[in-house]
Amino acid sequence: MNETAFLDGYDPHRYDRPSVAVDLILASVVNGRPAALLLQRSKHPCLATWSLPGGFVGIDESLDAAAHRVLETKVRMADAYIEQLYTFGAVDRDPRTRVISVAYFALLPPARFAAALKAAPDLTLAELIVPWSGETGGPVEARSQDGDALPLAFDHADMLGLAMLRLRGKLDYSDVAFALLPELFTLRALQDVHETILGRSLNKPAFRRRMLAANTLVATGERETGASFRPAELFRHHSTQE
Amino acid sequence: MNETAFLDGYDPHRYDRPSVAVDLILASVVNGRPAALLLQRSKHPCLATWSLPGGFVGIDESLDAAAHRVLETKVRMADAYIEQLYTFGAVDRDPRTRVISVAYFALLPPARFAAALKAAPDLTLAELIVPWSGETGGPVEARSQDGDALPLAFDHADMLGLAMLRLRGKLDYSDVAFALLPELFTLRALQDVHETILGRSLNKPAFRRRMLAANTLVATGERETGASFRPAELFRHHSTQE
DNA sequence: ATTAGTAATATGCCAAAAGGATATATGTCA
DNA sequence: TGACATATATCCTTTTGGCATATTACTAAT
Repeated sequence: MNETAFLDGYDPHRYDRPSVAVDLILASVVNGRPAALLLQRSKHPCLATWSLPGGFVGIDESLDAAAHRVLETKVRMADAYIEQLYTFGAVDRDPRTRVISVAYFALLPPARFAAALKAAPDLTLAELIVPWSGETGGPVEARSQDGDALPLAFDHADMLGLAMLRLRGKLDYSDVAFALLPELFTLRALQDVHETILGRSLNKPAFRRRMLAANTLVATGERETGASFRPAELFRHHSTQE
Repeated sequence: MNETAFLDGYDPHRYDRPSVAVDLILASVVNGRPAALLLQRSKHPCLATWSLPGGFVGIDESLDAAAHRVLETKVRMADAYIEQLYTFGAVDRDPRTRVISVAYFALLPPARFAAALKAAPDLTLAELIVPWSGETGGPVEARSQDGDALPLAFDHADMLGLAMLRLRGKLDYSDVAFALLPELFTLRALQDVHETILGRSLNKPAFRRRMLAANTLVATGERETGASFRPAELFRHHSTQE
């Protein structure tokens, strides 16, 4: 029996199959820093480290459906901008058993982020420290609001790092920035989101021009309130789906 | 028992687990058209339709390793530029049983493409027809060299379409174009690859300027042979990994 | 040999886009 | 009413890309 015949006759049911899970990167921009929601593990392995909310994929459940189920049950959130990121399949990424994990990321405006923290009290708000610049990529570090390091479980530092890299790459040709903002926002807030994701500051007039030229912002005529100086105009986003 | 406790107590071994496979998109540019290598299925389901080379992921094998194994055993090729594309997990994508497939794509220069066709005679060269423009995305169609339609198995038309979309997106900030060219190539050949992937023609002087300005091409001083007119200079690519 | 033909290569010009500095406008608050 | 802070507008410079055209280098035929 040659190799081809062997592979053609391969019956997956006769062999062990890996478990398949989804992990959710719940990302936002809080106080001018990238942030994510984490859970502290209460069991071995990686006891007491922080991990992404996740769950196993049911046999009659699509990957996307599994990601949405985790969003609903573990984060108690109806829906969000959600997108598949990458599939992590190293043999030893989970010391217990073979688990292949499909990472998804969801982008949330700060208000929904805060609501999730209230609805699911076991969630922790983590600031993400991105120790690389540009399109280098690599793992990121997580810190609590108090500045304490939050060690990450499994390969979740890589997952978060890849999510940050993907966000950077998609920033200027997709709607990801708007998914991180409330319905109404100022141009300054939009620029803050861009600067946070890119990890560098941007020229203000050039940024304004670029955004307004894209024809995806609609001015509301309303202005922000509570500012102790000239309030900025509030804009709304509409995707130009032609 | 509440939902959280249920999920925490979830033991994947007590439940059916999906099979996990990898499928390989072997892409190249042949005669100014995007092309891929396909296998005609000899069994149900999707009997006699064309499919991507693939295989199941072993329990002690990483996803990347499985992709390379398929490349070696089914395409008889030692190595290539290979990259994970996307994971397809619709419940009914395979009518037999639940199979989650991680799609990879490999980029090959035409010469290695031809060598693969010789080494693995069950492979078929298919031209890809991309029926959408820009970054729209969607499935693509496959045709034989004679122009006959090659119906694609499972969701492989979507996989190929996503690969084409990914190639378009990565074209101007990565080395994908060079992975589709031989060691030595002319600027015209490089431009042809770009035009094929983008599906539109490009301005020649502007393209030259852009490529030479990127500082990733090294002129060899040698010239192409066999042309019945002024032969173009041959270049080599070196990635600027700083 | 000479010349036509073809495509590579080089150059110059123009318009559009982007960066950056500065000026002006408009709100809050003392 | 005026100081102040930030939004918004304008100007200028640099860069980038499209496009046209000229020049070069090779083949092939007369």
